[in-house]
Amino acid sequence: MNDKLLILRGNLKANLSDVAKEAGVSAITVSRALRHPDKVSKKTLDKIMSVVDRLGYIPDPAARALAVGKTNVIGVVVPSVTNNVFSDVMRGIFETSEGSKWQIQLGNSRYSPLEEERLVRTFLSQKPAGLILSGLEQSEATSKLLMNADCRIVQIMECGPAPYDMMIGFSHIEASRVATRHLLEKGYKKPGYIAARLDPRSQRRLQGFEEVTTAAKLYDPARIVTTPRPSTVTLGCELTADLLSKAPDTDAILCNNDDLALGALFECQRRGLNTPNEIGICGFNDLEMMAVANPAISSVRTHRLQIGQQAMSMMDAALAGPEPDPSVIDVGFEMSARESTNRSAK
Amino acid sequence: MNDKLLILRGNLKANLSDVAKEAGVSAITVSRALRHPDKVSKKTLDKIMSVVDRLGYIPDPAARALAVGKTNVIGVVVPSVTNNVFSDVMRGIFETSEGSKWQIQLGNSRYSPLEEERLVRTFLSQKPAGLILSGLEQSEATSKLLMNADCRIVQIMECGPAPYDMMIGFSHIEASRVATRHLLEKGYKKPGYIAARLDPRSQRRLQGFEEVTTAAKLYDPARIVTTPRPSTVTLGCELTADLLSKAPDTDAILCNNDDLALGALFECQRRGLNTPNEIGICGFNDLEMMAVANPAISSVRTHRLQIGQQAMSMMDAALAGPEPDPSVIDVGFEMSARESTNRSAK
DNA sequence: TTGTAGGCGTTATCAA
DNA sequence: TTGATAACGCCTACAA
Repeated sequence: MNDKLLILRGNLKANLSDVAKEAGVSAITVSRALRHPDKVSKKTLDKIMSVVDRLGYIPDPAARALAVGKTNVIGVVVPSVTNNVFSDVMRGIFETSEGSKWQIQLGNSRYSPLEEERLVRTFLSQKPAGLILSGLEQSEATSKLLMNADCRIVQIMECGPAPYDMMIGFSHIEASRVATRHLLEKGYKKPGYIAARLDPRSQRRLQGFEEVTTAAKLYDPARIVTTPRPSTVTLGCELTADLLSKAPDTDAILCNNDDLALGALFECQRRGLNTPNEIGICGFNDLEMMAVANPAISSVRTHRLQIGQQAMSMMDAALAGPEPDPSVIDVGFEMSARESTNRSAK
Repeated sequence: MNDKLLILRGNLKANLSDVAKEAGVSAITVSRALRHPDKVSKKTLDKIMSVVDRLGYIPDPAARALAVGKTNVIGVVVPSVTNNVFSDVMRGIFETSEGSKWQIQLGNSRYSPLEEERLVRTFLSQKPAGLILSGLEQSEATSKLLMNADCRIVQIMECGPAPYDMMIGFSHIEASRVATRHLLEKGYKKPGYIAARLDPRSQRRLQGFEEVTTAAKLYDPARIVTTPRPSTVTLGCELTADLLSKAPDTDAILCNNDDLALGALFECQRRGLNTPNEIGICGFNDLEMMAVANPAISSVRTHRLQIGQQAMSMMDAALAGPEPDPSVIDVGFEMSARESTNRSAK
């Protein structure tokens, strides 16, 4: 077994003491050379580095984790990997983590609080450096886990009270209030609402719509159509069809997201309803395609990429110190008013 | 330090020997009880389980990894986390892995072979149980790593010769041949092609188009517009505009993917060009929205979800034994012919 | 069916 | 600046 060094190239991987032996130093010195190069004399450092290189030594993360009681893993739990909203957030996270020492591990809770709990439990067992999760509300068990968790936490997508640790997002209810007011300002008198898969954030958006229409005395429950099914463009068509059959005089549709909005537009076109004059359409999130549809579709622009990027930056700062200064960030949103709600004067 | 058990609830986490002491057995027995319950007497098993439960014991994956030299991690490298194609594949992988012992770890190579190499290296250092990656070609260094890798490998998205291990996908060149022939059969004489971000699979699709048009003596390089930029609906509009300015008599557009196809449709509509009569449009992948556009857009249906699901099933089978039987699977594709290429007789 | 001994590769601590 | 020693928590091999 002592001919290990001879066989190294090919099969066995070198470990710390292999490197140490070859370099004529002790294992711990190699360890230091790798982690704190400044605490090792230039000469031994050079020697060690050349051996590391020659043997192709790569540290074993499991051994390190065992010794330190911590990993470089940052666990990310998203409710969906297909939803455009989260893919943008994920992209921001991945982009920003690249080049850093952090290793992103992704979990898909599929909008299930129980699955989220399972994932958090699994992640925590790995002694992660941090955890990024979506939204304000978790199951009670998950909450308890998180409050006692020995790692940094960033909640994303929403802003609200009592963060576990850090937080970045925006107010969904406020965003939908603004969109609803936009419809009213444009002169629509009978606005409807369609929504799929009512997660907590969707529900708050619906609530914003209800508030504003109620205040304007334009609230009509017959013009609200929702379904637990996951959102698609096709579903946007169907929900629009439902809405128009229940309330044919609807003159505008606020859609819970852009897929639905595109579907709504297609469905209205098929029925020969002119958008924006006969029926206004507004989406949510402002995916890039909204701007190039015919007519261009109004939407509420949300800063998904930025949320991912900054969530990761905050995490990195929190872990590397100094503490990120605002530890709760509201990135806001903007109303992107376009043709689809730009009704001619009536 | 021996009052550990007293403090357990709250701060410290129990480890194997804590459980062992409490249960009045040895650590290894607890370990066995957890992994091979049938190799432990019913009585001790019960006792152990109740203690495990009471102390909230959770095994430390790092310690296990160190002892066994393997983890439950399955590394997945995708070229993009935002591209719809890969989100569907990822969804299939996550769905299928759920409930299994495998832990998915996702890496985003952003279509960069170098980044892919870095990711593979990192994954391998974690001694994963398996690796799932996209496509046939890797950098030479990556190839070497993979060939010597001590884990199972599934290549996804494409089918081709010389898999490292397992493989599931389809023939991109054949798929685009079929789509191109479809256009010709529908009577289009001046087909063009637009493509964004030419990864190897996109290139093979372009190649299929070139082959078939050349054979039909309808090949015209002026009608091929490509860009390295990432694909979006907006870009579909732009590329279409480019194509139509370079070759205004183009009567059909084969698009490298569905985003571009939707953009192409929007652009044509904006120019008052009738689809399918003045200009045919065909996409690739058949995202659900293709079927509900106006007109419905023809596309080539690819089985992305299935690829993800089966990739994971094969991996699971390979790891749990027995070996998955065909270890290379061609899931094929289907031409979804719709209105957008259904030209009236001319 | 259960237990003992030893090791996995790294790092913290303390000493030189 | 460097090193010896002892963990970290679990598992394999062998023994009882």
